[in-house]
Amino acid sequence: MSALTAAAGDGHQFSQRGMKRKTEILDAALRIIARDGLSALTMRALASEAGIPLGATTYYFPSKSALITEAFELHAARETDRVIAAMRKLSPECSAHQLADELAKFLISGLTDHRSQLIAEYELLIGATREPNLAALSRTWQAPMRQELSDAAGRLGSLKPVVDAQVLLGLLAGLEVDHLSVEPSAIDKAAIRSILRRSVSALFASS
Amino acid sequence: MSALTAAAGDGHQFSQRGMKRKTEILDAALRIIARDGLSALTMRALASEAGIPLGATTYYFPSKSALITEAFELHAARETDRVIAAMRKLSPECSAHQLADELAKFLISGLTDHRSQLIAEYELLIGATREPNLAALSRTWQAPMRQELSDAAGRLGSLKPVVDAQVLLGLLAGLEVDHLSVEPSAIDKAAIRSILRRSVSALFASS
DNA sequence: ACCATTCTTGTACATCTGTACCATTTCGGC
DNA sequence: GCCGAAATGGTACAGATGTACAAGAATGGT
Repeated sequence: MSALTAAAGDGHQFSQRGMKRKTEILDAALRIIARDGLSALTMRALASEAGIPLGATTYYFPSKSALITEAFELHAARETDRVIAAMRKLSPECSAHQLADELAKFLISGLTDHRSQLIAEYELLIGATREPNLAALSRTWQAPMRQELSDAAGRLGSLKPVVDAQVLLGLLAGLEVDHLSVEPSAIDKAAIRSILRRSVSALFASS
Repeated sequence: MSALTAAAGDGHQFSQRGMKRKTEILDAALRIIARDGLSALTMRALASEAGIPLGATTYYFPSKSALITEAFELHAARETDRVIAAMRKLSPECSAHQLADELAKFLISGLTDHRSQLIAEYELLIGATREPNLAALSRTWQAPMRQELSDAAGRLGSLKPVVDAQVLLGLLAGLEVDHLSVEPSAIDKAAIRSILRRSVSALFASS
């Protein structure tokens, strides 16, 4: 047992090697979720994907619920980095028009190139609705992006950068959701660009 | 068999009484989904909720997949009516400010009073991502609302009513999604109103 | 070399799930 | 009242799933 090492008291303590293996398993889990959906993530499918016996999964994760939580945490951390990097790239000094097009590019890229991953994210978000520990995580999910967008809005001369960032983030999420069930080839990219340009210019023209 | 009655050829043909029973079962299914989520919808839970034996479920629905599809169709039809009614109510002659507040009211109502139902809708939407027959349905889901919003925007003097309606619908969906994992009591209603007012006024001021 | 700890692996179990099957009952037109 | 069709109810089954468990192998510090 070796007391008072893990606060949550929910399992073993792993050494370097163990942690590496654990991360490999989490990667395999994320791969399955991204490829075939959350419902395809069974312990056996996970063991097969990770190339380990079934027993190993129960050694590293006390329950499937814990596995999903940890996988979500890992994914959230990575995704946050990706998003921030994307926002930073366009930040320096761009026009409202450029901002709109960059947002459109980011959105379209997600809808086409990372489609199944995007779907999986929303699957997890919905799942978070019924698991409190996930809910807390998903609530802080967009905070960094919100900050970055708010900064960008401020540089563009927005008088209400925080609200404008919320508007744009909300709009992005909504457009994503609206296009989730549209096959990639049928996505009207011009319409998306048009919508974002219209929104961005409307917001920043009225400040 | 009695040929050429059902085009899809996927089951029996039901008479009035049968159709009524079928609808009752579908209602029970929707109740389960709304209360405990899509994953809680098992044939046994359905039979129990509807107060029928297990065998009856397989008599009325050739497969669980068909059940979900029909349940989704039923829900979509009802929801469309509800949405249109809500939009019509505010339509006659209202200011941009009023439109924004009505949209906020609609949104907040969904997030608080019909929360689990809203979550279930997004669960089905995600599910539709991986079932083609559902995808087609969910694609036409918002068409009526889009039309209503577009009309309202036109009356308000928008020069691009179609695009503006898309923007507002996208924003609504995004705000919904962003708040799915927020417990109802923690929802910042003032912020939502503020965001919608800002968006509506920005859109219609720049036309 | 020894040993406690960490890790691995195979198997077993109780439960749940979708669906098939079939005998029985009820219904609606004649 | 009669009969074919519609509807009902109970049960069985094959497969999948999360988890428990125990015996063995590897590891690293002393």
